Amino acid sequence: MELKEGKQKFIQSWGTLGSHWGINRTMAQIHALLLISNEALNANDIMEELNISMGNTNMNIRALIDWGLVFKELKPGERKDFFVAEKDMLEVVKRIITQRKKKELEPMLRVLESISNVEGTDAETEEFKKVIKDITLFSSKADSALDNLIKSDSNWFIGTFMKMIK
Amino acid sequence: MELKEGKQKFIQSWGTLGSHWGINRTMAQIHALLLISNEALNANDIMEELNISMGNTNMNIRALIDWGLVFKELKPGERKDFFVAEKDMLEVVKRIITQRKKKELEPMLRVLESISNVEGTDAETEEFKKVIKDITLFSSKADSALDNLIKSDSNWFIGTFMKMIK
DNA sequence: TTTATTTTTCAGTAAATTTTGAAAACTCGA
DNA sequence: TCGAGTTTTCAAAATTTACTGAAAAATAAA
Repeated sequence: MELKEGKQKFIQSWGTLGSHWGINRTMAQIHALLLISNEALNANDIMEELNISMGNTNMNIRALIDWGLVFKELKPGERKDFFVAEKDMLEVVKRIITQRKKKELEPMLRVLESISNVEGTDAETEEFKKVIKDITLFSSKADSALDNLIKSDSNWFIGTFMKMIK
Repeated sequence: MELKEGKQKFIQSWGTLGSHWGINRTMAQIHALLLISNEALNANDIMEELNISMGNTNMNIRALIDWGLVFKELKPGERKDFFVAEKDMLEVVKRIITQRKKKELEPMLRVLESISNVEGTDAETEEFKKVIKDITLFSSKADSALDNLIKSDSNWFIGTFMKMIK
């Protein structure tokens, strides 16, 4: 297979995958393009390579920087900003978990807390309380496990990971 | 807080959470409604409770059944189908992982495989091959770990989980 | 300063996804 | 077999989400 065709396929797939992980398609495609590039690219390069507008390019690069998946690289003597991707997959996963934990799990835990004290002792209320308690317990555990994962270094993770897969 | 208000908040939040996990909002709301119900509900109950159309209700119930998150329950002497939710959170998570693995991870692995043999020995091609190899390794490990997780029983999972969170 | 270049913003448009509603297809008791 | 009740389908409409393009703001060399 030609490099060009391979790159296109990868960018396309990474875009699709990303769109299921809270990263929109263009954002993931920009990340893919930077991942497989052996040098930093500027906004213009990205725009032309992916056939998207400057506005779209800019907004998604900034989102990627927010997520910690892309870094700005200033080249001496160059006016434009250049960008490189986080290439360590474990780090990529950790960044995504951090964002999603903050945007999804934590708000859910707050809601669960707020609704845990409904009034009543009838069967319907009891069932409700039971479900909320179960979910809260499960979510809290998940929250702690993810905290540890995020803080862990690669070795700890790989170790635990390897044990999990036996 | 009143039970009714608590239920509404929960359904709303579960809907939002679900929409980030490949489950659309309505689908997640139906699951939420069934989760906190102490008895099986029929399509009409769900439709009225969530203020959605019969078509929408039907399509999403069927999607939930496909995902293994809801089960049909036939009541003797009743003409209508009744539905109950999977209430074991670990099982819920496992079902979601199963679906997402099939729909996301496995296609990605196939693409990675297909593009792993690009031609060329220049720096750009080498970088591309390196990134693809890294991602393939990581994805394969994730795939195995998830397989084990899906097959595992609650005890195994909780055990490993507890070790992870120390 | 001034001016050329680059980045950011955002209202309007376009694309993708979800929902409706009505008709068709089932199902089962009589 | 009929027909009332129930479920399914799917084209069109509504809603949500993403993208563009052009103007404004920021940046830095002259």
